[in-house]
Amino acid sequence: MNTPDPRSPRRTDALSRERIVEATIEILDTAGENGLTLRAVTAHLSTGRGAIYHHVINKDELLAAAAEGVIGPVLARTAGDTEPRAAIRTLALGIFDAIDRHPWVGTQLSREPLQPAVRQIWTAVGAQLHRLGISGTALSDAGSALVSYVLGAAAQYAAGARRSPDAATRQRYLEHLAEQWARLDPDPLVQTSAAALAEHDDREQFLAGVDIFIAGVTSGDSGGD
Amino acid sequence: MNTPDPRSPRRTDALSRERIVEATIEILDTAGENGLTLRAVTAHLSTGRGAIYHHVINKDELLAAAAEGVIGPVLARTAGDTEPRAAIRTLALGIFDAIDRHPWVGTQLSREPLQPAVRQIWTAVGAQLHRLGISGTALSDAGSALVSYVLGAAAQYAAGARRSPDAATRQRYLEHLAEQWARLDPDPLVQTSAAALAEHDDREQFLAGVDIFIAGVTSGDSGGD
DNA sequence: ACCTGAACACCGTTCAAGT
DNA sequence: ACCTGAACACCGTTCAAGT
Repeated sequence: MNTPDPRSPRRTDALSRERIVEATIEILDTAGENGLTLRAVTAHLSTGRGAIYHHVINKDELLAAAAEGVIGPVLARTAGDTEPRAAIRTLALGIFDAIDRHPWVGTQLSREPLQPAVRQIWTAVGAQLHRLGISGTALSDAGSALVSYVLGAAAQYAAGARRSPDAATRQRYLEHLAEQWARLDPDPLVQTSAAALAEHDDREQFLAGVDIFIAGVTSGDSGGD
Repeated sequence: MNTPDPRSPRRTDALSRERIVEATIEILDTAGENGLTLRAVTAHLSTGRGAIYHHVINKDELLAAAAEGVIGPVLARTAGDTEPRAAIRTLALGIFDAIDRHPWVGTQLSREPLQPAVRQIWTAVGAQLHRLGISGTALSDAGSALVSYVLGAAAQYAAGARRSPDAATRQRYLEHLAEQWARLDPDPLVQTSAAALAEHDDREQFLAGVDIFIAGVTSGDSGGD
């Protein structure tokens, strides 16, 4: 849209990788992962079934491109922050919120660690950790841990929300878990902990995890040579 | 096998939920997630296609039961440890190794947070954190963070290993990532960090992440009242 | 070059019919 | 009660034929 292109695209109407990815995101958002079929995509674009194979290798690439379409803008938006710790929080919350709005992104990111979107997250996290003064093995360890946590947690929260849209089954699950904890120990503190479990807010709990991480990374060298 | 059962199973030959789950695990291990079809399961058991629907609701329940069949014994084996920190490490490594041997378990656990296997992990982790003297909101925050990290990381390592069985594409990915990092900053320390990334051992890096977590949980109260 | 849509080789799940 | 296997309603992907 900004630079002139040698292959001037005459028809705004024509099929393109970009339009296909757009349609894919729309379908995933409205119909969910199970609703994404190539038939749905081609119907949405009112074209033939085989048409998209001229622009995309297969369904897997389509999913990876859709995830990149969601995550890319989030990373770009949070890039200009100031203090490293705050930047990491902003970054993590940005990804969390994006996955919360597009639950399928969570599944996709943790299933394919080699896809472009995950590499972008790695790069962004690595940059902030470096600004915290971490380097060498400690940097790759901390980066790996943080990326794993962010993707794993966000995917699970999103899956949990997706699976039990009524808060009822979710509540039942947490209560069952609390019961099992309470049974492990007569200590009244355990009862309190179990109760806390059932009353938490996902987003706050996610951020608390990020803070545990930052504390662990900052508090003394973790033994690296 | 140990206690007499009211419903005495005369025929060892007969179909049962247990035998179906066994066959499912075997197929997942040898043919992968994509290789698990109900046709493969029924062929393996030399029975009709509809037979398993008398013992299991659908394919999703089959996958959850298979995951529980792998994770359950791991948790039972590591239950009797002594020092809480060591117990958490043993627990985490046990899950990591199990997912490394059965990559499909990683995908399954992070996709379905409400399944029995995940609840068992939660319970085990919660017990050890409690023994560390953590309670209340701090316990549910720390538990959530640790479970998310363990499942997310293990799933991603397993997916990475599954996707690039030849170390070549994996190496290429890490080198690309290292390049991007190196470009972010002229600092020679960044170069070292990038190099460290390409030479790591998955299992060691995973354990380093667990240690970061334990450090973050232990170092001062994370602000919880 | 790009698109069409019928055809292919599969799926998970159901259900009348058997034992 | 449990099992069978044909049938149903889908899939992703391919490919000759069109423009």
